Amino acid sequence: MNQLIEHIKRFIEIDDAESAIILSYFEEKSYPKKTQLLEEGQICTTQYFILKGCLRLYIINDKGNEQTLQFGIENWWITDYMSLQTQHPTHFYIQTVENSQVMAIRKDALDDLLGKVPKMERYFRLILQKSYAASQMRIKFLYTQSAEERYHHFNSVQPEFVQRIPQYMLASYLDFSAEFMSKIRAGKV
Amino acid sequence: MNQLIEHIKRFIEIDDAESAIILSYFEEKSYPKKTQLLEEGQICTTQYFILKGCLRLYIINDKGNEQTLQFGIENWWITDYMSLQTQHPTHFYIQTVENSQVMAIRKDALDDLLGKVPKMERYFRLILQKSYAASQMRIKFLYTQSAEERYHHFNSVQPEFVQRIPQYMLASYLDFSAEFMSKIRAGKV
DNA sequence: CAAAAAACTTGAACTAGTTCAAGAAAACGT
DNA sequence: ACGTTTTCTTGAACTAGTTCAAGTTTTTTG
Repeated sequence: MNQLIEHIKRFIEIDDAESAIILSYFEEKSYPKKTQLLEEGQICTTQYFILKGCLRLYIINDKGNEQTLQFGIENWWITDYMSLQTQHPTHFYIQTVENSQVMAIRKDALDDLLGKVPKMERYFRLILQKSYAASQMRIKFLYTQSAEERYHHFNSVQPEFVQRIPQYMLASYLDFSAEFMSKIRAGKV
Repeated sequence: MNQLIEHIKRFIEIDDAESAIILSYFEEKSYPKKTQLLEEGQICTTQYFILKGCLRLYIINDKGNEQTLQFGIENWWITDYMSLQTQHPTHFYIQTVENSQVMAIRKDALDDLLGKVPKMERYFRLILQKSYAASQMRIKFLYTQSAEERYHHFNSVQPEFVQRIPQYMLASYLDFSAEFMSKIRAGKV
């Protein structure tokens, strides 16, 4: 069975007919590593469900450095919800970190789908509630832990993921410099 | 008309019968300033829609200082979504910053309501999408702006709100010390 | 309105994390 | 397998923001 349908069934009940309708609104796509799916200044039109691989959402700061704000892996959704919602130009970049496979759905297709299969409102509500809850916790950690604590905490919660991505990307996600990451890892802090 | 119903009507269409059903699941409450609605270690059971006043969600850090993670004012929802979802003990405190009036709905009541009026799934999806979008932007600002920039930015976007709350609470929300806030305001930075 | 409590200010000493620059090690494409 | 690119490391100098302690101002309350 399709991996997205499996994921949806973890949250709501759908039958085969509904599954087929749902899938008809999505496009399955594969992208090589480092493919840009969204760039600053564009209008975000698409939401991605990750089947395989890893994507990230990042910005380029004043000094020209990339700062990763979010990672997405298997069975996570990723998009710039602000630009998607307002249809204003985005401040973000979305890029594949590994060769990746996604199910993509465009904003207008999603609107149609929600009209056809209103149950999906519930699925997305639950997804967003989970994401927002995670985001509240993320802010908690950013506010209370030191750089070193954030690193050790992340490492203990997501050890396999740490192996998958360049350290400098993780450093920027945890909001410290790549050099400082090196020093933490070497125990020189 | 009830302020919550008005707010819901900004997102979905509901008739008078539905409005009445919806309201029957809520309890309208008034709390004086500094009332604790949630404390660390408790299980979060309730979601609040703010009619009047101001609430905040905060933590107490290792040094025993309060750090505000979120403010809520008129027409915003506030709760600890993680504890609400998992029914595990919360890490957070929720407190009224001003004398406040809220519409409170308990987790089980919300589940019933969503069964009775499935349209409300859409309302909450849209609310959560807005909240999550705001949270993505919040993290962007935290990652790219200096303390001083965060203060000036917040001040330019929410000037009236800055007048309503103690500066030390705003300082902790913007993730710097009350003393540093003083220095920014005095232009001594 | 007086007293107490809450909020704000100031300066000096400090520190967690940054920046820069250069070199070393891995990973990758052909 | 070799050269190129990407990623990681190291140390020295620096800085944005913290901490502490004490004093001042503002707000609240009986």
